[in-house]
Amino acid sequence: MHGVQLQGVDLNLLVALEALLSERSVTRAGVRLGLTASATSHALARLRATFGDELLVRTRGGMIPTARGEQLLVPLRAALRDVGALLSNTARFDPRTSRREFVLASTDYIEAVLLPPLLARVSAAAPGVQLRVRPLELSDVAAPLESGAITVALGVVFDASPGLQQQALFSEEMVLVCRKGHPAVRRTIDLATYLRLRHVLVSVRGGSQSVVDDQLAELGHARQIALVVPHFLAAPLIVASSDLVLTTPARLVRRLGPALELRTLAPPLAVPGFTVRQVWHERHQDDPGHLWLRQQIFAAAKTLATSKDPSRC
DNA sequence: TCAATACATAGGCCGCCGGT
DNA sequence: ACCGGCGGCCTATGTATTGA
Repeated sequence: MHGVQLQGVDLNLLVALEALLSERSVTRAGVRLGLTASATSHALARLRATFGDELLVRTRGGMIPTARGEQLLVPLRAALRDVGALLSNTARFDPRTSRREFVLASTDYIEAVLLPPLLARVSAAAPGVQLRVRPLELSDVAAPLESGAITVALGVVFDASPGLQQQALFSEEMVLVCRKGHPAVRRTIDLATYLRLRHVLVSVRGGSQSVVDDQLAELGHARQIALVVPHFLAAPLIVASSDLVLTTPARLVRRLGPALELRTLAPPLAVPGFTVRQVWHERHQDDPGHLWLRQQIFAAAKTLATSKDPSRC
């Protein structure tokens, strides 16, 4: 805020100014405001003091705005419309005309799976709306969600934080992939073979353990991890051109498998699946725009859940 | 005729002050 | 230290009047 302190200024004066500039008459502006001409004139006097400008001058043809007054009218109306929307908390969100930007935080796996159906829905219903995806910083997702820097976070595990709301979107299973023609892999794979192979591990947080390794440890086994990468999408590319294998979300493989000449198999151990959730801050629970976006995300995820085509190689 | 001004009134805010 | 009443001050709005 520059120059003017808002405290000490009666913002209702701006309503009077809008009426005065529109009506170009103190009397008619007063009628419109529900005030007497006198009160309106006093209001005009206060406005003149505030703006340091006559705003309206008396001529033979009636009251006409000064250049300053003329120039104030458009931004003034915009400001009053905004304040009105602010107060009427029915501040509507109209997808057809909105040019709003929404920020999602997610992993590249979720981008690859969820963005295609989400973008299709959003583009159709809200052509002016822009989506922006940022990397999911799991360490601190609550603060940007609260501030609005991130509209919605998409992910699997979130640390409990007061004020955060979440909703399950879709479940995912893990599959094993290797390149077609891999010398050690046939149609199915047993645990012994699995343990002999060298693995790619995708670790968003940078650790070197996954649920697969936990599971193996319980059975008294360990696998050899040859490569740890932080992105889901790079891993299948690497697997396609090496003898490394990868245990990864099934939907990702379904999207990339055909193009990459990958073979998909069931893992030889019970690898638990996971559920992708959307998380938001309760502060934005009733924001019509946020609400609309969350509905779009939920609906887009629904289209994933129903397309459960069998994954073959 | 209509805006501007002078004066009057009402009501809110706030600090002072006395009582507990 | 806290509470409540009182009065001064300020602002908004009104009526009456002036004056272009």
